[in-house]
Amino acid sequence: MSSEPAPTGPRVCGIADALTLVGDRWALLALRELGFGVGRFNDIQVNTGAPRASLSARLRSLEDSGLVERQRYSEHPPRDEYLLTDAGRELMPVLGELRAWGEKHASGAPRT
Amino acid sequence: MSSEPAPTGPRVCGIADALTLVGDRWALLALRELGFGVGRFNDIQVNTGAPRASLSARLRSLEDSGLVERQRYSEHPPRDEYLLTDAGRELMPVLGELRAWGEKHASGAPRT
DNA sequence: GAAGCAAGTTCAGAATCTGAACTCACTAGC
DNA sequence: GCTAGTGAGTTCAGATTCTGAACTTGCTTC
Repeated sequence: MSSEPAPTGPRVCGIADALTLVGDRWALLALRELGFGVGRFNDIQVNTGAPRASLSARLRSLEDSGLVERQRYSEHPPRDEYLLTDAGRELMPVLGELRAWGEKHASGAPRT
Repeated sequence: MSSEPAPTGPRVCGIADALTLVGDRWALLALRELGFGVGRFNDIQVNTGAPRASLSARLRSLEDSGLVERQRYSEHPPRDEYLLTDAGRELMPVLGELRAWGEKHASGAPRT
């Protein structure tokens, strides 16, 4: 340990960057739904259990980060749905592993 | 979707369970440090940048969840360090993928 | 024109997080 | 013995963030 360059602040690596974008329960659950092909706000909201305001904010920041994009599926009552971008889709394997881990080690965890 | 049993509440799967245990920036960054072999409180605190109180609470809940265990490394000034359990170690591949994803898609993300 | 639906937004109160300072148990130096 | 220093936390007040409930907008159906 004595040969290391003595970091002056928190060490920052890909994990910290990733968490800045998606290190949030509602963000990850929303991405899960999008991965399932569920793209409409109300469906995501019901399936995840996220409060509407939190979900709205989360989706917006995912959109800003380029993980999600909004696509209009109805012109007349102006309705958008959300889709994964490539970057978002590439997160799916991570979610897959997280789910496998959760099913093995965290199933039945006390919930909120 | 019409043949499914119409869930009455939020759909809960391994991901939600996993997030209940580790869906938190400081928890995951602490686990990263433990994976690196850094087990002492102050080192984890400096490397992650987590506030001491948050880190303390996070480590405690990781211990409660069985992902981390505390081991005494000095009797006299009573000092503990933290180690990953098997369940915690099995999360490392997920963190590895998350890091790869973060380096590819989130590096340079606006921080704090 | 009254009612309903989807997708949000607003708001006030509740819950959580944060930094700074303090405690505790010792070891080292004078 | 007394003072300073280290590691591992804890405490606390203030700032930030989250939450649920209600409201809004644009349009369709009865």
